[in-house]
Amino acid sequence: MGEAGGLRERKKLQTRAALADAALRLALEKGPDHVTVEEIAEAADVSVRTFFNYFAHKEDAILGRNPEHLVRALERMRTAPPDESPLTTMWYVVHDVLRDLERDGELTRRGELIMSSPSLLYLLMLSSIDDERQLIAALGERMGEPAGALRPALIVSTAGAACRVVMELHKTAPDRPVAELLDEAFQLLAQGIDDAYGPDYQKGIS
Amino acid sequence: MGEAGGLRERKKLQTRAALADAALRLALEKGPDHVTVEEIAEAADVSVRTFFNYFAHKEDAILGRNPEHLVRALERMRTAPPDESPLTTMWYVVHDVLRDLERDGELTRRGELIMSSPSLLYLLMLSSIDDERQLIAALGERMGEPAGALRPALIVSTAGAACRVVMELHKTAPDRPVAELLDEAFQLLAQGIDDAYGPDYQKGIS
DNA sequence: TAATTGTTTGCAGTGACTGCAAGTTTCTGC
DNA sequence: GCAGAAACTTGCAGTCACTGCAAACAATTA
Repeated sequence: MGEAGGLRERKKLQTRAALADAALRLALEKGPDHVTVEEIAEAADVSVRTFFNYFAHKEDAILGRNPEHLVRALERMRTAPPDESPLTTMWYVVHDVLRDLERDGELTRRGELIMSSPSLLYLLMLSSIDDERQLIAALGERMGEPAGALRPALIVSTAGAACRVVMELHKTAPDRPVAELLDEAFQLLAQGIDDAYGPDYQKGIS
Repeated sequence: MGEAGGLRERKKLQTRAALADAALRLALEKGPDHVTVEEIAEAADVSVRTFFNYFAHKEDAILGRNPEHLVRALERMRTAPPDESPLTTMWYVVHDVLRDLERDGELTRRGELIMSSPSLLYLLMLSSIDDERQLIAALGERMGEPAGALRPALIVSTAGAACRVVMELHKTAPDRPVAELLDEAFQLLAQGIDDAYGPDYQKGIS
C-alpha cells in the first residue's frame, strides 16, 4: 500500500504519468483548447473513460499538479522553527515548489502555457484556492491566531498573488531569474508595498 | 446608441437582466451546479441559444458582473490626483465597487454563493485576472514605471487577494463590516505584512 | 412601405463528463 | 497454484455546455 508496492501501484503511476505527459505534449503542440480528451487517451493508450478515472478535468492532466507539494508545505509549517516569522515560512514553502519545477525544467514550458490559456489559469487558481485554505489554517494555527483571523489569510494569499505575478513577469521578460523576482516581491510584501498610503478617511486620524 | 436609446436597447438590457436574475435566483435555490442553462433560459422566457448570445458561460450569468466597474476603475486611475499613492488609488477603486454591491444588497447573497462554489470562484478569478492585467497596465503608467515592473503588478494583485480574503472572512464571520475588514487589510499591505521577515539567504546580508 | 440591420430561434453537431454494468488484471489466503 | 475478493479498465448510453449556421422576426431608417 506504500510507494514502490506491487505491480498495481506501479502501473497506476505509469498510466497517470503517461496521461499527464501526453496531455502536456499535445497541449504545447496544438494549444490547450484544441486538444481533446480522446487524443490524450489515445496517446497514452487507454480509453477515454479511463482518463476520467485519473483526472476530473482535461485541464488537470495538463497542469499535472503534484499533490506532494501541498503535503510538504503543510509539513514544513508544522515543523518550522518556532521563531521563524510567518512570511519567512511561506518563503521556504514557495521555494521548495520552485526548486522542483526548475529541476524538471517544467517551469518555463508549463508556466508559459498556463499563463496564456484562460482555461488552464482557471484550474490552476482553482486548485490554489483549495490549497490556500489549508495553508491558511495551518499558518493561522502556527501563529496562534484564532480561526478567521485576517493576517494569516492575507499572508498566504498575497504570497500566492506574488507567485502569479512573478510567473507572469517571467513569461514576458525571462531575463531575470524567477527566484530573484520572487525574493524581491516577498521583500516588498514584508516591508510594505506603499509607504505613502493614506486614503481620505484617515486624513483626520494620523 | 447611448443608454436609454431605442426600444432595441431597452429590450436587450431587460433580457440581460432577466437572465442574470433568473440565473442568480435559481443558483441560490438549487446550488449553482444543479442549475441548467435550459432552466435559466426558460425562466427568463428566451431560448437556450439566446442565453448564449448574452453570456459566454453559464457562470457568467450567475456572477452577473458589471463591466461598468472596470471602466470606472480605469477612469479613476487616469484622473486621480497626481500625488495620490498607488495603493490609495486602489483603495478608492475597490470601495467604488463595494459601494455598488452593498447598495444592491448583492454582496452577501452573491458573495456567499461565489465563495462556496468552485466553478463560480474560478470564473470570478478568471475575469479578475483579465481586469487585473488592465489595472496593472494603468497603474504602472500612472506610477511612471516601465511595462513589466514588479511593484504595480504586486499592488494590484495583492489588493485583489485582499478582497478575496475579506469576502471569505465575511462569509464565515459576518459580524464585522466588510469595509472595516478591507481597510484593515489594506493597512497591512501598506505597512508590511511581516516585520520579522528574513529567510536564511539574507542572514549574512543585513 | 421597402430595404437594412440587429436579434432570436431551431437545429445539428462536438466535446466534456458521469453512472452503470460487464470484462480483465492483480492480489490474498489457502 | 488456484479460487475468490478487490481494484482497474472499458464500452455504452445519456446529460449538459457550448458553437456555427441559416431562416424567421422585429426594430430602424429612408
